[in-house]
Formats: sequence, C-alpha cells, structure tokens
Amino acid sequence: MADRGIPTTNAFRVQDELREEILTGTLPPGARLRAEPLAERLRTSRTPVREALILLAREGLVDIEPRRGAVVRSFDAADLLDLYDVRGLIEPHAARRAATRIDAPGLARLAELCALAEARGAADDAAVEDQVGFNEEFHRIIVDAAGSPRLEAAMRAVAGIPRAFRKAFWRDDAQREQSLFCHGQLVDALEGRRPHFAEAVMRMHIVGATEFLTEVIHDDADAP
Amino acid sequence: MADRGIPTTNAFRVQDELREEILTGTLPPGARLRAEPLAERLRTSRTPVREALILLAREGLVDIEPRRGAVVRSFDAADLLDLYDVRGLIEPHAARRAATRIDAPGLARLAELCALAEARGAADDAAVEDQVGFNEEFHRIIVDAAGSPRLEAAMRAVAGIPRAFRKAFWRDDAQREQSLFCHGQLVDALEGRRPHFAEAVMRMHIVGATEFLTEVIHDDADAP
DNA sequence: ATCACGGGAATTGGATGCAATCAGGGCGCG
DNA sequence: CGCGCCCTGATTGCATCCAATTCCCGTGAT
Repeated sequence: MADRGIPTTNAFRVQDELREEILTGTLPPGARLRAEPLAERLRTSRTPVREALILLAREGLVDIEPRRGAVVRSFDAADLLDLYDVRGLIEPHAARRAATRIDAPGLARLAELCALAEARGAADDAAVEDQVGFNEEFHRIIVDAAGSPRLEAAMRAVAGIPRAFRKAFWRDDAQREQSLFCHGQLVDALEGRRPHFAEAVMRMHIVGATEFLTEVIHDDADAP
Repeated sequence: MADRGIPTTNAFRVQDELREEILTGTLPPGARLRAEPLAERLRTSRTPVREALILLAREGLVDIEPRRGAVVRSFDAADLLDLYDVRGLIEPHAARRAATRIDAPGLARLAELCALAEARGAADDAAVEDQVGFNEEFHRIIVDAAGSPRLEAAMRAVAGIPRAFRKAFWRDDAQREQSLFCHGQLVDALEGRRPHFAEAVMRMHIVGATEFLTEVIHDDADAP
C-alpha cells in the first residue's frame, strides 16, 4: 500500500518549515527565534520546536547560545565563498559518481528541470525564484544519485544559505546562459555515462558561479 | 579571563558521552537505546537524552524509527569505503588550505602527536587505541586549520565510525610506517607553507589507507 | 550625564505527566 | 496443529510544569 504522506515526527516537520522560512527570508538573519511563539504558530509545543532549532543550528542556519536563545544566523560574503568552495569540492565528485549510477527517473527529472528552466526565463521576481528552486532540485538530484550516504550528509551539512544570495545568478543574462548550458551538458554527460566529463562540467559550472559571485560581491559591497 | 569549564547544555554532554561509547564499542551496533535507562545512567532526564539521540542520528551513528526507538547503527564494509571515499575528497583539500593558514600552536601539536605516535608503538591493544586517538586528533587539527566552517561541518557530518574498524591500520607494520611517514611529511609541508605538497601527501595517505582497507576487507570478510 | 547595581519579568533547560502507538502473548478459529 | 486477532504492558512523542539564568529597566552614586 502506498505510504500516504510521511509518518514522521513533529520536530522534523517544524524543522522543515523553519528551514524554508529562513531560506526564503521570511525569517531574516538576526531574527530572534523564541520557542513559545514559534510553538504556537506551528501548532505544537516548545519541545519539538526546541529539537528543530537544535537541528537547524547543526545545519548552520541558526545560532544558539545556551540559556540565551536562538537567532537566525547572519551570512556574509565570506560565508558565500566558503559555501561555494565546498560545493566546488563536493559536487564535481558527486557528478562523477552519479554518471555511472543515476537511474532513468532521475535523468528524466533532470531533463525536465532543464526544459522548465529554459521555458521559465527570468522576467520577473517570481520567475527568478522558480529558477532558484529548479536549480536547487537539479543539484540535489545529482548529489543523491552519487549513491554515497556520507556525501549526501556532507552536502546537507553545508547546503543552506538564504536564497536571496543566489538570485543574482539568474538575473544576469550571461550567467543564466552559462548555467542552462552546463545543466544541459551535465544531463548529456550523465545520460552517456561519461563520469570524467560530468565531473569537468560540474567543476566549470561551480567555478564559474564562484567567480561571478566574487565579482558581484566586489561591485555592490553587500546587498543581496 | 579564561573560561573555566564548558558552559554548555546537558544534551550536548549526553551526546558526547554516547558518541564516545558508540565509537569505542561500549555500545555495540544493534544495541537498543531506550531513553529512560540512558537518562538514569547519565544522571538526567529523557528530554536531553532524546535531543542527543536525534543529533547522533544526524551524525549517522544511530538509527531512529519514529515511535519505535533508537538503536546503534550497524556498519559494514560499504560504509567504511564510503567514509574513506569522502575523506579522500575532503582531507586533501583541507590540507591544501591548512598549509597557508595553520598557526604555530597547531603545528606544534601536530609535531608533538607525531613524536608521541613514534614513541608509542603498537605493542599491545592499549597502544593501538592510543594510536587511533593520536591519529584522530592529527587529522582533526588539519581540517580545523583549513579555516572553513563548512568544511569542518561536512567532515563532522561524516567522520564517525566505531574505532575498532581502524585498529587494523596500526597493527600492520607497513601501514603504520606509511602513516607515520606521511604524517611527518605533512607536518613539513604545512610548516613550509607548501599547499600543493600537503594536498598530495594527504591524498597519498588516504588513498593508501583506503586500498589497505579494501585488502583487509577482502581477506577476512568482516571481522573488525 | 554616565555608569554600576538591584529586583522583577521573561525565557530557557530540564523534569514529569499523559495520550498514542507499538510489541508481545494468550485466545479463538479454521 | 497452525494462523490470526484482541488485549495488555511498555515506550515513545508531545505537552506542561518548575527551577535557574538572563534580560531589562529604574534608581542612585559618581
């Protein structure tokens, strides 16, 4: 019988909801996260909220100081570069592994995401947000397809940063073109079981993004 | 003023104690982790124990099935190879970064650990356990010295596996010699600020260990 | 005016109570 | 004799309660 829903615990649901609110910016950096109001808003008690906050602290999305409460972590240019440095390490490796392991549904979804991204464009803000979402799923599929639980765990321990930081990519025409092209090449590489090429494409993709980021950061000092 | 003690919460203390017991094998794979007995043994209540268990699940050391309890995770050869695959990715990168960032106390401690390891040998079981401990600290110092919070996080998300699996290294003379030599070369590389060489040594070190592991696994099917 | 200090409110970490769920065993039925 | 179902005990997950700490603000001294 198909498992309807996910019979998981309340703490994990809260964790997911709070993570989403932090990544979208609904809960901005610096926002205090007091247990009682959150519990009330999310229809539960302080205990699961507390567990969720501890997990999010582990993910690097919130700072907890014992006895003093939790706040949404603040991110700066250094964080962004640090994140991309680690992504530039992990994801090419993941792409290489994925090339010999990814299954048909995964490939199909990647191709679909490419098509969606091509079609969606970046006309308005909503379109840009969709692009960020497509991109996230694309990269996550590849890391998952690498078939290494620990690589997944490493990526999860590192992946989160408010999405606002990423929008710049999709607003820049050259960068968007590069991304779409790389994604297409990646699908080809994975489909053709070419691990070396997949790795190389992914490396180009992320190094390119990193350098673009560096430029942007230097230009407008810090306005995500 | 020097912060005496660690003003941390109880849940983290429990987490550390349980992690240690799992890594040393005091809590063997498959052992059920019921909240109440643990709470009593660790002089606290079920709440912090529960939080600790959730965190350890995130580290991959325990399995939690909602409503059914927690057990110490079982590890197999595939886990070990997966772990070393990711270490082989992360640690050379960390070594390269550390070469331009590590400070004098860090270097001094690394040299000290080398000396201790040389002196300690591997005569009896206690000596082997000490070697495993020295080795753990050596590698952790380098990852920390890389100065990348996310690289540290990635490593922490991945690092745990019962120490029994690692003892084989230090019982094998050739392998122990290789390890000691590489560690010495690493100290030289870091001290001389030679990032490329540090990376190369670390890569050799871990690939060597991985291949040794593969051999051992094939030999005696699965007896850590 | 600034700063140190004290007291009360707010808030967290931890302990405990309670309902829901799961395991296990005895009973009835085929 | 084997199989499945219900009932009971155990255990979790969540809600609530309590103590300890921290925050905040007003007061007074310098």
